[in-house]
Amino acid sequence: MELNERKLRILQAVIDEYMGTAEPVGSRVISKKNNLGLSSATIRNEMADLEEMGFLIQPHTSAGRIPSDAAYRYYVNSMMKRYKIGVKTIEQLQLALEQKINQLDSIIKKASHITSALTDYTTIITTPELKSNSIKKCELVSLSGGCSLLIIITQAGIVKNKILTLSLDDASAALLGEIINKTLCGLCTNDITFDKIQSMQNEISQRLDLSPKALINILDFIYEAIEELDDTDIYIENEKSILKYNDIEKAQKMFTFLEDKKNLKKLIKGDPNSKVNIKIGSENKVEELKDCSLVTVNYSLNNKTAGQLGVIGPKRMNYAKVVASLNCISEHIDKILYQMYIGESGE
Amino acid sequence: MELNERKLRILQAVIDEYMGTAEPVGSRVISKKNNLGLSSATIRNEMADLEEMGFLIQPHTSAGRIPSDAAYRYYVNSMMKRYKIGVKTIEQLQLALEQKINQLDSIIKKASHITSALTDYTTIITTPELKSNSIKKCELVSLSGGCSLLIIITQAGIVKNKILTLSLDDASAALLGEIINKTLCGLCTNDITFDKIQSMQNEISQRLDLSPKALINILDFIYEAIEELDDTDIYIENEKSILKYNDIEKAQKMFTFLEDKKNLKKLIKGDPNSKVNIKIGSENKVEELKDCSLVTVNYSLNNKTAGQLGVIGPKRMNYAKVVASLNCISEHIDKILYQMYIGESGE
DNA sequence: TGTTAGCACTCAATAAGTGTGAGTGCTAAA
DNA sequence: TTTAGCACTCACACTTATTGAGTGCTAACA
Repeated sequence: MELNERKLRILQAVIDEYMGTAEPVGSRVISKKNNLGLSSATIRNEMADLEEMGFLIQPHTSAGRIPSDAAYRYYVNSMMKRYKIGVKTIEQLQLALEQKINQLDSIIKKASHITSALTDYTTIITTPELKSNSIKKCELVSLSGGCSLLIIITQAGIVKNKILTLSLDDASAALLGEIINKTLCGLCTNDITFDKIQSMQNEISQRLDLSPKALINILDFIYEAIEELDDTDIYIENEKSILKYNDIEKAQKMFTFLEDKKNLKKLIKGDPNSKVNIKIGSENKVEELKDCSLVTVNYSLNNKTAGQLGVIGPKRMNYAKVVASLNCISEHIDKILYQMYIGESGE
Repeated sequence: MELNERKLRILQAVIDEYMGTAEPVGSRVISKKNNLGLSSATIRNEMADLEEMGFLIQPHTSAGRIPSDAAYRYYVNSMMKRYKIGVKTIEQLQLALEQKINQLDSIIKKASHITSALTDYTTIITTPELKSNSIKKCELVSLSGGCSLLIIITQAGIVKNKILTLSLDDASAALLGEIINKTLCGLCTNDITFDKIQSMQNEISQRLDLSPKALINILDFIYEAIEELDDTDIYIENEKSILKYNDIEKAQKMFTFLEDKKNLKKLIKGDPNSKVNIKIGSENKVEELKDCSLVTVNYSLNNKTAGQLGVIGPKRMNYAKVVASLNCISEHIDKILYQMYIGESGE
């Protein structure tokens, strides 16, 4: 059987109605609200067909029908109209994002906040995975309490600081810092191998009086810090919106699910080749998301995927609006990241 | 009427039972479970008295009774027995906390995590308010994209980095950094007035070619950074536990309430003179907490209150256990903070 | 005089029965 | 092909017992 024009319009009407009301939709409502010029009986026949084809589901005999996962998929693929975000909204979010233009995690948090405000669904965002953080400066400072502080600054202004339990006087700390800086400054994090770190060994042992064990510790520590520099964070906002479309038990399971950040990071990474990824209901392999939809976008730096921004909501969410919002915000992130990392080189 | 020995034991029994079951407690249960050697009728009489005295509440005529806020208050003040935390648990948390001994916010997050695991209630914790952060080093680094990065390091290893939208070449950045460092190094944050910052003005304008406006901006910016160094953060963990003792609507209100971090910071600051603070039900002035209890402890550095750790749970929570857990964890925090900030000066 | 067995009473919670109405599928006529 | 009409279904809301945990009161008892 074919999805002819009429069936399509009816399917569209059912989806629209269900998105608004979250109640099963009957043939009478479709016949009245949409001037298709058809009686409820005709629509009833068509809806029976649509059910047979797997696009509609009847919760029970005397109820209306709700869209199936397949219907949403069809809708998203072929029927969805472009949603236009209001000029005012765009201006507002532009303003909000550009206020904090210089602090990476502030931008990411802000972006998440805006997304959650715009969609009113749970928002997930990762900090960018910058595989090539260029190191601007390294420094070692001696602290009270027998500790030293290693600071690594990247070209783009990301600061990694990590405390080493090693007692050094100010002079030794400065000296060691100088050696580290000399060795690593200007390099990209993904070019720094452990061999590179180890190449400092000789110079350090010549110029500083350290036990072999302490030396190894220091080298390991530096390597760790460099690796951690590439770590991404993940932020979740507006978890409470889950309560709007789930009962307590399901909500609890969702909350528990959202605690596993590692898993979430994996999950939110959709297909890196398509900007937007939509997973509807059982398309999510994870049990906890079986009756949710996950919409994510990749934001990028220099045309390479850098991180993800996404939204978890009910299957009956307004996909058009969510996709438009995510696109809009990710584009802004792209712009800001470009400014931060590539800079206005032209000027 | 007096709260004689027998009434006391009955009240205790009701509270105990209710803490376990969360169901109104009847006279029969008390008479059977606790071998007071009294019939249910006698207990009934006593319970009627206790209700009259305001310690028990009857939800409806044919129901058992539940403890009132006053009962919990009486219990907490006079009846609560010391809860002993298992040696194993203590060992475990000691281990967990000391793993991350050197990164301030890691410790605070870890402490929050442990508290939530131990009590299974929503945990709130603030980072310490260190009114006297001694500045170890200041630095200014030029970045790509027309920005500069100000880094301030304290004696204890707290790093504050803040990006300034001012384009400087490496040399100027280093020079400006040097001036800032010379002026502020060794000072305590609360000794730094704006006058102090302004005292750099002359030297900066002499040695660097900056517009007057840019100069003012820089000074403001530095002052801001210093002020922010004293800012405290607040972390919330295990919000989902709210769903265990609240219906969806109340839970939603609670979630919204917990979003206002500023308000929360104020709220969690109990009496600084007593280590533990317990607010039961309507003792909380805030509407949203009217049927919760908030238990907080002050943790301290050098015998001065530095921050708070607290738990929000149902009024029927196990106060003894919560207080013991909070005490235990805060003592560990105290120890670690001491090591970090005062150091093993004796050695 | 305090304690307790006994009994009538209360009332939330549960179960069982009963409409109601929104919705259906099918049929037959337009 | 469409649609009016009709019998049918079934969740939901409503009403009406039924149950049982708990009470307060009274009178008898130690």
